[in-house]
Amino acid sequence: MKPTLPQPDTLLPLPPATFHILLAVAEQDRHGYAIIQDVAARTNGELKVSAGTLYRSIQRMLEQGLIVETRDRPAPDLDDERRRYYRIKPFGAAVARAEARRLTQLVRMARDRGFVAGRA
Amino acid sequence: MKPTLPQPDTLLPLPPATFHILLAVAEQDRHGYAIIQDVAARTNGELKVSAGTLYRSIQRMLEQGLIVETRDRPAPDLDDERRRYYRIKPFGAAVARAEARRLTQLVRMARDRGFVAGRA
DNA sequence: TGACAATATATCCATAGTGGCTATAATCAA
DNA sequence: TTGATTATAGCCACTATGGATATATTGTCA
Repeated sequence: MKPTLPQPDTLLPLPPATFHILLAVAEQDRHGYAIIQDVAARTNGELKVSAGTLYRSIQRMLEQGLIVETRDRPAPDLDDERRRYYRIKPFGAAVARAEARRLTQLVRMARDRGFVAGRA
Repeated sequence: MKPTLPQPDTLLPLPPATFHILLAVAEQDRHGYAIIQDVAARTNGELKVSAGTLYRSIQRMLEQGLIVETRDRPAPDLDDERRRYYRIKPFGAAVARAEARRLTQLVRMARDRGFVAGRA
């Protein structure tokens, strides 16, 4: 028997690193090191997820059922045996949607108080 | 000499409680207990800032120059001697704008990956 | 009046998430 | 073959947080 998945909301608010990892693997399967680089690139170098945080977060996310390690590998000439590739699971996507909703509401509150430049 | 204020960006990302406290005191001067209630009301009871977190956060925010304690009190018949009222400072507003910008970018990333319902 | 809930601030302890450092090892470029 | 980069992983210290506790005042209501 698979363990029953909890309601996505019970995991909120997500640790920031976890949300960024979900965004990274949502785009495509990625290995750990590539996730670090993706987050840094997406945030223009403002957020650098440290190796310690990354691998502990991945451990937790595997246990929570947000992601899985895949056996799919890129073509051998592009591969690196050391890598471990991760893929987002439907539950992980559901949790990401829930967190995105929470963040959207937060931005709305900030906008209501005049803290967001641009459209009202 | 007033201490030189740091660049708002160096305080990012803000601890979640700190951002919520800034939103609460941005609307109007508020005392600690009222801040707890405001956050709970705004989030429909989803986020309850604990007393421990609140008063420690306020201490830190005073030291960082984000807020000040005001001597302005409500009319005596509406007042309660025990209360300590806080007001957002211009620097606090600048930090709130910086954090709001960061959160907005985060929501945009989530939207790009299809995690946000509603407008594309 | 007396009892009890709600208000209000504050401190203490345990836990979770994080960064930075270190370890280990394979891969790649000079 | 030397050294930088890639890649995963564990360790230690720090910060933010929740929950419990302490203390005291204010409000309600029987």
